[in-house]
Amino acid sequence: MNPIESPLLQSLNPEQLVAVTYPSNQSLLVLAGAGSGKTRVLTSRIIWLLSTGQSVPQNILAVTFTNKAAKEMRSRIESALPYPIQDMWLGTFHSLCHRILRRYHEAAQLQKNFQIIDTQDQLSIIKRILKNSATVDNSITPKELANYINNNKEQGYRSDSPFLTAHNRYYLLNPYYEIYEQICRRENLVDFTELLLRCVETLKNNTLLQESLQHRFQHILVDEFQDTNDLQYQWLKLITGNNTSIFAVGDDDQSIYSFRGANVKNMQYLIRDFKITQPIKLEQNYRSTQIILDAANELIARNTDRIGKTLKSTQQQGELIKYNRAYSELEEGQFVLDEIKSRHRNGEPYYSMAVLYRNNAQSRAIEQSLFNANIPYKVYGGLRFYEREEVKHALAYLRLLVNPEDDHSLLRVINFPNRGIGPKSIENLQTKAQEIKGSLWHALLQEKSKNKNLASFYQIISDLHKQINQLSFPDLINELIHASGLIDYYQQKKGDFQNKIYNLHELVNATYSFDYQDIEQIFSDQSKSISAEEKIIAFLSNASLEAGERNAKNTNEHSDYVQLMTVHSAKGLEFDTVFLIAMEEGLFPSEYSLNSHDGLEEERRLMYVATTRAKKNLYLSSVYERYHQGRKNLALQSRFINEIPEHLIHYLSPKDNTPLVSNSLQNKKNTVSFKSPKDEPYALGIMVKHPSFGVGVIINRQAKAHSYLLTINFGQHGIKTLDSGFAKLETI
DNA sequence: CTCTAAGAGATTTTT
DNA sequence: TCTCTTAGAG
Repeated sequence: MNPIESPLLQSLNPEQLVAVTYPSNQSLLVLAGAGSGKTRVLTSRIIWLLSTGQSVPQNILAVTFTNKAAKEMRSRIESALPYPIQDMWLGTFHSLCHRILRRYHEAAQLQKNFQIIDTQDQLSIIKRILKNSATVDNSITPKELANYINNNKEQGYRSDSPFLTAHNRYYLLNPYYEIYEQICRRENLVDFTELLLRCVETLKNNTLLQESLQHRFQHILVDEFQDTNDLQYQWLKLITGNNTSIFAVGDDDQSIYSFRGANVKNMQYLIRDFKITQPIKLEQNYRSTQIILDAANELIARNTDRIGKTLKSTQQQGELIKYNRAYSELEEGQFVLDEIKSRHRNGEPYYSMAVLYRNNAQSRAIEQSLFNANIPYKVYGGLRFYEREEVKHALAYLRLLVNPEDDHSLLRVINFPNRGIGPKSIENLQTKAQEIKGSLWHALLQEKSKNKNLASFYQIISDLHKQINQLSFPDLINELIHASGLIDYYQQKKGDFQNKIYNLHELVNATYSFDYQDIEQIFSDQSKSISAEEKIIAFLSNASLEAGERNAKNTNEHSDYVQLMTVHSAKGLEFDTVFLIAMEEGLFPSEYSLNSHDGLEEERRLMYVATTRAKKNLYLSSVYERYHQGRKNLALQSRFINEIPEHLIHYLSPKDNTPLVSNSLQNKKNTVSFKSPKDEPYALGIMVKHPSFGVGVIINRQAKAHSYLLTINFGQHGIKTLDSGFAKLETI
């Protein structure tokens, strides 16, 4: 069949068609706007390469950021092709690096049974380091140290890198970075960023390995390219050979992860490094109405650092964006609730409506309203399956079976459940371990004869160890959760721990459904069969790399529910109706971003992402008074509201930005919420005018001898602290 | 060891 | 306000 006549290509628009059928030996960057069929283009490209015989699965590598995206791509491709594609490398950056490290662990200078630690584990190792260090420096928080380590790794810097000295806390922090590296090496542990860094270093040091990968991968496809960090880009360049072409899809306007290292500049570098003459723009949007897109286009056009594109809708003009400014969170909740109810009465299912917010904390008030009104809803966020306490305990036992050097796991479970091994015994063990220059487990082997509690812990682990090859994997885990005492512990502990017990049994179930095909991908030594130990290692790696479903709070057992989530987690999703709440200066844009150009632009991109989630109806909502971090805050409406042209908005409340009075107070005379300026100048909530900052609201006040120290929210000009004695303020 | 009380700190999140 | 951590008492 002529590929051009194939149904695959017929359904593409002209730009998509150009991208999908771009010469297979050239690299390309596709700037795919929101809702422009990005995933479609990516999968179609792969299908096109394969079905026209220009490539075979073996020679293709496709990389995504999330497991969900990888799975989605795999299933779309497989359903379009008559043959399986297990020879194709398709996965997240982390899982692909993991695969390389397992296969070439010797070149990577890792032991075969190395374990992957997640963010939680990393933080607790860091806490242990800080606690054990003689220096008492309270100025270092574990989080700061974790950031220092991760940021440096993302730049490719080890603790001995000369570039590190540029950091202004180098002398304080770096010794701990060094200790952290030693500990990970000794305990055979690899953190998330290490997967990438170690892989990059291994490729750099092993030309043969690098060349063989470069030779294998003739086509590299990258999803969400704007989210790549420096290390990931380095990795891509290392596996790209002279005969490799890159096909990258991304949207600089949707780059919202710079806080975790994503570097949009990689898009420019890609164009430069791979001699891309003309990126292809996908501006046809299949999702939203033109009104919504007009608003999004106008908003994002204010950003200076962008490649630039304008979305066009395939849909009708649609309805105006509705904007409501309420007095309090309570009234905001009521507003959203009323609209949801009325939409639902008119036949719109709950699941097509979403409430989005900048910060998780803002879900509370809305939840309250929905809960009281008995509307089913689901809040996204919270712990994932493999991140839960009880599951992590069980996994720590399992880790110890395959990697006895893992002090971190040993410390987690040696006295959980309680077996009378207190801080003193642990300290003794640590001293012993230092003496023999070995792991805690080795110290335990020597000390167990002197301490019956240590002996009983040893017995549990060694009994389980003996059964690795005797029992089936599920039976082994089942034995583990009982022999460790975990099940008994949660059964006997007062309170309701049924859920934890359930999760432990669920862990046993997970071993049944674990995909053993994946193991073969990792341990590719076809000559022998997979050992029980390898199975465990693969299972544990998978648990870290793919932590499972989020623990969505679901108050009702309905399947039809309103969805509540942050704007970040809504990226990639779409809803008929979107409520974007808490549109206030200081919240959205976040106060942390107000002082920097880049920060503000990222907030604006976030607003762009939020806006383009809506297919048909977009509601914006702000509030005059909101409790935030325990204090009452008075805020102006978000500048982003002002950046949307007025003609696109249907104002449900007065258009001006004046302080509102609560509906409940309006009818009661004498109960005005604020005193008038005459009674008390500079009272909270008063609007003032400043010669250069313009109009603002007083949000905090501190009395001084003859004046006040005022915190004023000037909206566009940010939040300022001024002395009423000096500043030329006019009350209005 | 476990429970309680006081104190500090408080975006966004995937792997 | 709420949540997490730590210190101290029982």
